[in-house]
Parts: sequence; C-alpha cells; structure tokens
Amino acid sequence: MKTELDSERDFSQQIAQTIRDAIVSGDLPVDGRLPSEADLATRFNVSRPTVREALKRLAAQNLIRTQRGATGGAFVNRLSFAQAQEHMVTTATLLLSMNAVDFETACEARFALERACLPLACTRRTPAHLAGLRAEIARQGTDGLSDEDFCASDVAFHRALVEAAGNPVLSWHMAGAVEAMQPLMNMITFTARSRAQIIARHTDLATALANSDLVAACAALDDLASYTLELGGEIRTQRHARRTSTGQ
Amino acid sequence: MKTELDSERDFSQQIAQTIRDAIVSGDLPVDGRLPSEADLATRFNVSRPTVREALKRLAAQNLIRTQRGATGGAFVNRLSFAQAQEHMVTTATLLLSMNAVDFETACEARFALERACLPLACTRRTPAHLAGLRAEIARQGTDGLSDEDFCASDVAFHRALVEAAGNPVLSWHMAGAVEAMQPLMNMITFTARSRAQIIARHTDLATALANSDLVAACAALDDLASYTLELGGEIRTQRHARRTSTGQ
DNA sequence: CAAATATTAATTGTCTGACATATGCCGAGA
DNA sequence: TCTCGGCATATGTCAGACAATTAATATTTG
Repeated sequence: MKTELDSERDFSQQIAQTIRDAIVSGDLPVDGRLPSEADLATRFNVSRPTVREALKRLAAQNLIRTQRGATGGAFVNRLSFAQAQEHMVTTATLLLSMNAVDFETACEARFALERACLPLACTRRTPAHLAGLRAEIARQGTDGLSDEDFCASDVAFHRALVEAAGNPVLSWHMAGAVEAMQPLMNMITFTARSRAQIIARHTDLATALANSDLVAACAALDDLASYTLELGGEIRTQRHARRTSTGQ
Repeated sequence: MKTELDSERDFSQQIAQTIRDAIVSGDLPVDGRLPSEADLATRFNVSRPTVREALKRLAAQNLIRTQRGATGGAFVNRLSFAQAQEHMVTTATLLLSMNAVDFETACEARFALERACLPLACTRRTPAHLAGLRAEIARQGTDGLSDEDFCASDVAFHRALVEAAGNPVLSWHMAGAVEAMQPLMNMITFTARSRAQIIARHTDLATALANSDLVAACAALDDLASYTLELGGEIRTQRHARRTSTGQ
C-alpha cells in the first residue's frame, strides 16, 4: 500500500483512495480489519483526525464499518445488495430531482427496464411470487387507502414483479429505477377511477405471469406505461395551469 | 434544520444525514453555500473536527465540494449524470466481485437491460449514432488489438447503442451494468475466431438499427448474448480444469 | 488618477494532546 | 469453577492552535 502523499491534494482524500483501491483489488479481504487509526496515522505520516476523515469517507460509501472497544477497529464491509440498492435509490432520486428530469423520461426508462424483466419472470415465477403480486393487488383495492400507501403498494408490486425474474443483479438495477420514481409518482392524486385502471392492469400482468404468457404480460405493461404517462401528463397540465393563473 | 443530536449514535453521521436531507429536500439549493465549519460546529454544538468528518462523508458522495480561502466553504454539488455513472460503476463492480456473482447472472442482467433499449434505439437512432457504432466495429477488426482494447471498444459499442435510445436515465442505468461487466469480460481471451463472431453480431445489430428493424436487432442481441455466455462458459471450464489439476 | 503592492479577514486543511467511552481479556477472589 | 473488577486497546469527541489559500481592502507609488 502506497504511503507517500502528494501535498498538493487533500491528504484525507488520497488516503481514502489508497484504502479503497486496496479493498477493490482484494488486497484487504472482506471482514478484514484495517490497521488502527493511530497505526494508519503513523504509516501515512499524518495526524489521527486526518486519518479519521479518510475513514469517514469510506464509511459513507459503506465500504467499511467501525467498532469501538478493545478488539474494535475498521472492518471491510461486504457490500450487500440491500445496501447497494439503498445507495442507488438515493443517488437516482437526487439525479432526477437535481437535473430536472421530466416525468416522461423517467417513466420511459423505468418501464423499458421493467419490460426487460418480463421474459425471465414469465419462465421463473414461482407460486410465492404470484401470491405476492396478488397480495399487493388486493391491498391496492382497499377502501380508504391514502395516495402514499397506494404508491408504496405499487412499488411493492413492481418490486415483486422484478424479483420474479430471479436475477439479483437485475433486481438491484430495477429497485433503483422504480423506487427513485416514487417521489414523482407521489405527486399524482389517484382518483378512484385511476386506481381501478391501474389495478386492472396489475391484475392482467399477474394473470399473464401466472399463465407464463409473455405477449399478454408485455401488453399489460405497455398499457400500464401509457396510462401512467397519461396521468403524469394531466398533472403537468394542472400544474402548468396553476402556474399560469398565479402569474408565475 | 434539526440541530439536536442523539448522543447514542455518531455525531458526524447524524450531522451528515441532516445536511443530506436538507440537500435532497431542496432546502439547500444547488451551488448554495453551507455555513462555515465553525458555524456548523456552533449550531450542532459539537467540535470542528466532528463537523469536518460529517462534511467529508458528504464529499465522498459528491454531494458537496469545498473551496479554501476568504469566500470559500462547502457548496452543494449538482449531481451530474457523469458523476453518478462513475459512482454506479464502482458500486456495481464491487457488488459483482464481493458477492461472487457468477458470469451467467451478470450476463443475463446486462443483456436483458440492453434489450430494453432496443425499441427506443430503433426509432430514435440518428446517423451520428450509427456512425459511432460502425466506428467501433471497425476498431474491433483492427489487427494486433489487445484483448483489453477489444473489450474497451466492446463497451464503447454498447454504450453507443444505449445512447441511441436517447434517454439519459436509461443510459445511466445501462452504463453501470455494461461497464461493471468489463472486469469479467477482460478475463476472456478473445481468439481471432471469437472476435470475428462478435464483430459479425455487432454488424448485424448496427444494420438492424439502421433499418429500424426491431426484430432483427433483438435477434442479433440474443445471438450475441448466447455467444457471450458460451465464451464465458469455456472460461469457467478451463479455470475449473486448472483448479482441479492443481488440486485446489 | 491609476496601477501595482501590501495588509487583512475569512475559511479550509492539518496538527497536537487530551479525555470520554466501549469492549474484550485476564487475573484475583469467592 | 465461576464471577467480578481492573487493564489494555480502540474509537468518539473536544479544545486550541497554526498553516495555507483566497478575496477584498487599504496603501503606496508612478
């Protein structure tokens, strides 16, 4: 591990980079313990606070965890799918909000990706998957369900759909795409009529999957995509109308 | 912004979370300046090193940048697609290596996602996109090209393919999937024969896109997927044979 | 008056040393 | 043998200081 630092750049950044490289290259094995902060400070010839800043950078990326006490220290994390997923969702959410990605673009990407899961889901779905889908559909038909809960169930439905494809890498990608859309979806007011429409498409999807009918599944998803776009378009129109009326 | 801290958990983590929330919620606008470290220390009633650890956590996620000097400070970064992409690639790479995702699973996910781009790419591809595809194909036929360069060109080809879909969100997702596969692909030795096979499929793909022929494009991509799997399978067999022969 | 130069103030980057706190380990005593 | 209390080690936090950088301001000079 290189311990010479370029005094032009931030020490903590260089130290973090060095350790990160050691982790990525497998030089530091998963669950392996890093030297103590005092050790690292000596090795890199910097102070402990500087080392700590470097370690916090790595902790922010879930690359290490720290533990206090006698046998404590910093340990290399196994990057779990769950953690990576969480991270991806926040990144994707920020990306959508900060770059003013419009609803149509986000929606298009999301449904395009989801369509990619259908062929696999049609062949691999288990009874458990189908039961999960139907459970969410039932939930979506509940009386008095808030818009937010309806959205949450919608996300759960699509997540279950993706899970049915039985590919963790695919699930990871999709979770980011679907969940990042949720804030945008939450802005939509779901009337009783639109809920019924969505539930109908969900039902079609579940049925198609149960029958392993790829063509029907694609049709149902396309239907859902265009209907979602339509709902989103109404929202945009309403907001535009409101903005115009207030002169902003 | 909440300034009360739970003394049970790390201060720097809570402070980072608080500021992150402020950024995500739009409370702190892009390019907005955060209070100085001394200010934050006073507000949260902690010391400056603790505040700095929090800021470094945010810097590690590209959420802020810092600048020294009189008018310096920490500023909210606009999360660009390029940055997010880079981040996603490293995360995806780590995910694949640390969780021993097998070649088949990664490959399946990658091609499934790529297939999702084809319908859009067929309708939206511009002459510039097609030229880019053909340029990479030409490069892949170059004599004396190293395996690594061949792989790089392969990545560039597929990236161009995804770009042709004209959806930045989709491109972002795909870049993570395709580039994270590169280390795995780099382990494959591409014989002259396998290169020719791949180039033939790339050519088919480019032609299908030029003709806006979705069916042909899908067929070419499926061909490429199964051939890639086949190559990967050979590698695994070879490695298994080697492992067996060395008794490991 | 204008331009070059020195001063100053604000801010991040780093260091030093210290104390608080958590936790496994080991030995002393019941 | 089992329990309990110190001890060593490690991270978490603090306080104060100095260095380095940078923009704005004051000052000097042509």
